[in-house]
Amino acid sequence: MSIPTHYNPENVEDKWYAYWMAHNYFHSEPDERESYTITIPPPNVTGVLHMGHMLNNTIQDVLIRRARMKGYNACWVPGTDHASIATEAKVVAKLKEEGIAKADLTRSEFLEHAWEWTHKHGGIILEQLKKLGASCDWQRTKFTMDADLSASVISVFIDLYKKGLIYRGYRMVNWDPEAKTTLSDEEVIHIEKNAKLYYVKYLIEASQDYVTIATTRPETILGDTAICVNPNDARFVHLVGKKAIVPVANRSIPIIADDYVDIEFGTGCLKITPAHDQNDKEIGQRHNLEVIDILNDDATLNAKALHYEGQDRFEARKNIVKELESLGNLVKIEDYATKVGTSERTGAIIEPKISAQWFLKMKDLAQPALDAVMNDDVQLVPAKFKNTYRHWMENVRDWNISRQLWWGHQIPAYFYADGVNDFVVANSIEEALILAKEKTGNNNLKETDLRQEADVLDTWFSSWLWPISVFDGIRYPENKEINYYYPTNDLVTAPEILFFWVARMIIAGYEYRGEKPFKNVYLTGIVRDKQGRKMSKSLGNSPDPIELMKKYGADNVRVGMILTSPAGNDLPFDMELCQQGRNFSNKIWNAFRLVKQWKVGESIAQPESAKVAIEWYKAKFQEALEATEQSYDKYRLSEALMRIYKLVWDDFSSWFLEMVKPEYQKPMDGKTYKAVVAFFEDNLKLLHPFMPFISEEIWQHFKERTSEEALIVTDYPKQEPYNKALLQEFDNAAAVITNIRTIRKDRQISFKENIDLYILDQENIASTFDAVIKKLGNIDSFEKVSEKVEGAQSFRVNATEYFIPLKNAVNTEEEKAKLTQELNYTKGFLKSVQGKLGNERFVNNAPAQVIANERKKEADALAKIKTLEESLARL
RNA sequence: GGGCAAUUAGCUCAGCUGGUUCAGAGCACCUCGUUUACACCGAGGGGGUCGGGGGUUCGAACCCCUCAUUGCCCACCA
Repeated sequence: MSIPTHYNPENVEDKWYAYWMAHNYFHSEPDERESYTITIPPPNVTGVLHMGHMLNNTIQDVLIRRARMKGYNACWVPGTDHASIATEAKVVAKLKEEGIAKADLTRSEFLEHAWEWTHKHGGIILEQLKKLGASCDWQRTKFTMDADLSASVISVFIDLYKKGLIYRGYRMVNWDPEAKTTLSDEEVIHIEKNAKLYYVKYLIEASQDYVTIATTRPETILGDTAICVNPNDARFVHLVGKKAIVPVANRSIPIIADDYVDIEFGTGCLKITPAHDQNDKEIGQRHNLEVIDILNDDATLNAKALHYEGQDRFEARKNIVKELESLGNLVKIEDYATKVGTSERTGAIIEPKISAQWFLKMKDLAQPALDAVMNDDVQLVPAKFKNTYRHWMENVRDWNISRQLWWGHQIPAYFYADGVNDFVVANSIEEALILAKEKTGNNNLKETDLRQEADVLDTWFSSWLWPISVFDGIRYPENKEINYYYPTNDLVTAPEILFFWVARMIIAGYEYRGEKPFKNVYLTGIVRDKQGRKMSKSLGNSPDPIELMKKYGADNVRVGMILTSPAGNDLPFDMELCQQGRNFSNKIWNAFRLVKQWKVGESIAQPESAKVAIEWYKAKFQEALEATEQSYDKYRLSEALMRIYKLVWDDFSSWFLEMVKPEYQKPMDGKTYKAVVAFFEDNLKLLHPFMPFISEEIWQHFKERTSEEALIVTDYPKQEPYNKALLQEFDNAAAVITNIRTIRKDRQISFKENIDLYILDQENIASTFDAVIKKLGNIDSFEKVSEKVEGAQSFRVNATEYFIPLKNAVNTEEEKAKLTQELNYTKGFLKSVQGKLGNERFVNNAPAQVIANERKKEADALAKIKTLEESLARL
């Protein structure tokens, strides 16, 4: 069977993924080995794979595959998130297309549609992850609305309520008028917008005077219930206690004084609209002001807004400005840049709104989670995120956990009356009835008198339990699985959800396990396009990962992504990176083809060049292994991969294989061949976490393997001491070879043409690699001489001089110029070294090692200068 | 408004405690090459006052000050 010249990933990938699945390599059960666990950041159940997922999951797969090979019981738990707002929005949109309005459906009818949608689209993304090669334990796939996970969520809610940490209250919350739900503070993104500042004058009752206020939201004038000035503001203090007339509405409102008002800003007078601004609400509470809510849930104005009823808030703004102008109340309009809160999910401009919501007290819960990160018990990678984490945790505010949606975990609270606190929290309506009877003393209450809270919980209220609930550790805290797999090892996620999710998981971990949920958090960068823009659907600048893998192969996309993604740095993605991956695959493939086609002659004697080459590569491999282990320890995956890339491409293919390559069509000795294959296999082991498919393919091509011998479960190479001096020696030999090649090129001597090489034997120069130099330099005879060789081309490696006799006379002038240049450079170098050594303060202050090094440099330079001067004299 | 980070070759980034290895890597680029694994290749090569300015030190890409630019996070000034 002939092996194709170019590696073709298409069939290979599906073949091996199926093989791995069939042999259950991804599955984990607790056993005597040490566990290594990752729980996937669950993607939205109805989402599709984007470049961020690709990066994220490639990293996780690299970590989990390496851990598996290193003998850990590796378990990567996959799953999806119900994504309350996002999914509900999609379902609403889909129903709308079918001409069905959500309002026309009952809750259970809507949920039926939602489940149908989830079953239809759910899991697509997980199938896509398989294409990437993700070695998740698919038997453990979880969904945040699975029965067991839902039960965990409800039990945690009840527990926190019993602990007094969950309360219900009227508060000003962030209202998303598009999704028609509240949002947590973290779900609000402040975006800078160009706005206008409107100056509006209010008539003072029973006078001809006016006060002028500045506002960015003139439509809220209709909800004004006071004018406020600073008590120390001499300009206005005489007005306090008087009344002003709200324009348009013609209502009379009090003029009050409060320290909150900034004398410098605007006009120094502030209109107070307690229903639509957090600060105004607080001022309103201090002064017992009336609250007039002028908005509907969809941000149209309601009846309180008089003739603006039914208009959208922005439409009403335009119209009221016109009316104010015609009434003569509009003083001026200024441009004004301000940051506007928008919904993270829908992009709608957030409306501050007072409503009854459920909150979780965060301050005490946050403390252990803050400490854990600050003392590196949970390590953030890169560590720079510790600062932002601390800042957030120290200023953490109560978490609004209720959402006015249907898709999600319905809050287990049951109302027996209409008061804010007329409810009980219970696991079932039966239990609720008992509690309600106790609480009210009313034994006539019936189940039908109870009404369950309609709101569902914030999506993150389920995902914050993820590392525990996937092992059912909330409901069964002593179960075997949670005890074995928890705490997990690494979490790989985007910095954007550090607060949404990571911080809260740490909080939940300490609250429910008394232990961190994971040891390390690797925060990936954001995938950007070449222009530095974030890749997004709306910009259309994101390649389809599936298409990308079809075009380049999964391994090669993985390589492309990892190569340029140091932790925490953004990743400017470019197709060229995948191309580089493809070139690399092809290089590996062809090295394999070369080795595979060699014939073996068991009785052939091993050549000296092969013998030293083997010793050298053994050391070189260990050197690279040591470096990659260090890189892995620091989660510098791009660094580790680059090291392996160079090991395979440069050291193994360009140097080692060339050193051992037999003469054309001649067989290779058995000893060397065995070593070559063993080295190749070791290389494949290092490659496997990054390039699982091609590495397994080649691995299985080398010989028949049983299912226990598949690369995916083979032992990772172990670190051993290695000969560093030998590597140093080789670097000199390699420099000799490079010099020979340069001379060949300069002198236009073909590689095929054999030449001679002489070495001026001044000292005992190590000759370990002489045979290699002969082979790779295509040298006929390589001998030591005691005198310089006349008329030969010379070059120096360190202070040792080499000569190549040439048929064509050496161009004396050219040679002179070259030598002079080298001499001048070396002299300059010597001067700087001697300058240091002549400096008393340097000699007195610098460490002995540094001085010794300088002395060695001096001696080397002197020897080289001597050689150069002698050569020049001869010319 | 507050805080944090970054600025090193055309691009993406390393550069540890100031001193062998200190100016590096990969890609891109240039030259040459139809050598018997690979042109998705080989061999060779060019390229940077380490953002600007000042300071500390025998010695600075690295420490300090300052300016500039960029990015991120947080924040209720109408």
